[in-house]
Amino acid sequence: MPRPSTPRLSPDLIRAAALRIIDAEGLAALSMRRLAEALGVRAASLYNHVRTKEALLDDVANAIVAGVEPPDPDTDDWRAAVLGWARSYRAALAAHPHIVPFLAGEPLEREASLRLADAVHGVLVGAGWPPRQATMIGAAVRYLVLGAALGSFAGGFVDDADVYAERFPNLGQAHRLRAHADEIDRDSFELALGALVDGLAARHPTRGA
Amino acid sequence: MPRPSTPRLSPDLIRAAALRIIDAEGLAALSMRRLAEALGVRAASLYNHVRTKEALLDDVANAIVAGVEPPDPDTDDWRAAVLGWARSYRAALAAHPHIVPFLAGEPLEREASLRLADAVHGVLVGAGWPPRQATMIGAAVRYLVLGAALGSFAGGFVDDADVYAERFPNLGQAHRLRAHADEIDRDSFELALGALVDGLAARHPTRGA
DNA sequence: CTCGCTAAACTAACGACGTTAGTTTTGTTG
DNA sequence: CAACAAAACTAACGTCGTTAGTTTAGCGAG
Repeated sequence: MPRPSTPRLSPDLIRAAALRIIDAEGLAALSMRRLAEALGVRAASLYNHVRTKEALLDDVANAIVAGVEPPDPDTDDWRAAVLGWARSYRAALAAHPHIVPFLAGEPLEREASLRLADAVHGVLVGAGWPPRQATMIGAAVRYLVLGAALGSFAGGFVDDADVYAERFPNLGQAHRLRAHADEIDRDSFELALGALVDGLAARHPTRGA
Repeated sequence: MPRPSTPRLSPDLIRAAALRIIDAEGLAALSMRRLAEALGVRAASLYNHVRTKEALLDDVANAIVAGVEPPDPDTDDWRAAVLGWARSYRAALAAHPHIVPFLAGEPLEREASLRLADAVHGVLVGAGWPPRQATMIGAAVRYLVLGAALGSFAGGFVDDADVYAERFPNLGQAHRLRAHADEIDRDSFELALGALVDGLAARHPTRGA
């Protein structure tokens, strides 16, 4: 019966339900009909609150990126700023890995992403990096975070030793990765981030700041 | 007319046409009907040569990764091996950026990817890295390559200064990035890779090898 | 109070998608 | 030359995102 006494939908409700489906069943499982069903409604009704499926996904992605903590713009410790930003960024994406392919596939015009890029750029320049280097460092860290969130390395191995044993001698223990997937992914990211920042520090113009 | 004198399709022809569409118009533009049209054929005919669209994309992805040069398994210069592998890997993906989201979204069971992971792991262990560190280094480099191939940082900026000027003071020159996007992406990757490997070298157990 | 307007649900439908079934014609093989 | 496999076809199914048009509840103006 149309127009219920109390509304059954709202942009927030829809966003939350969409994210729930994506987290639980993956991006491919999210269809407008499936989403409507989860909300006790018919698919067409969603379009009273959402312009398009693409726009909905954009909103979801934005909400996730909005949770990333920007660096303190007045700090002069660029290493701590980059480390903190990268960790917060990765944590936000790792909490919802299924949406990362969508998030990364779109142009960089997301409000939240831009605000972060701007803040980091500012801190780096303030700490003595030439603008061009600052841009490249921002890009480099973004690469690492996206790659880490996207291609969970450890989780990608099948849980069956025989698949690897014969053909790939060096990966003999690969099936064990599965059990500690989260831990290995986090450690790999930390290793990469730490090494990257160390390597960058050695390239700083005033060499030690 | 059914069953023409000389076949109009083959797995190779289909793969090539699919990759052509993906490169020119993006992943979303590839549909079985669109692909068939490009080959002068009806969609159903494709299924005489290809099991499913997913399998086709898998083949395309495999062909791309197969072009990556594995490191020499007998080298003891792990730095050169990692640098060479990473550059070759990135070059292969950067040549077909539109397929990277698909490639990265799937589990790591691609034959070609596994062969590479195995080879790199072997070189690292041979150079004195503990197996667990070797695994993490492989993961770290993969992160960087995937991230760099996926999120072309510079190309993501819109080519209009006004979009950024007011709200994001530090990104005032961002629109200029567009013009040199490829160059900036390559330089950012090189910076990240060099810094990462330097940082790793400082963590090597025997400290200098 | 009620008249109209808007908001928010609905049903029906369109065209595109991946895929399957069944048909027809060609090339090949016994 | 008969039988069979291969490779194209036409038709259709169910699902998808989305739009049009309909119905009803809530609300503000007279």
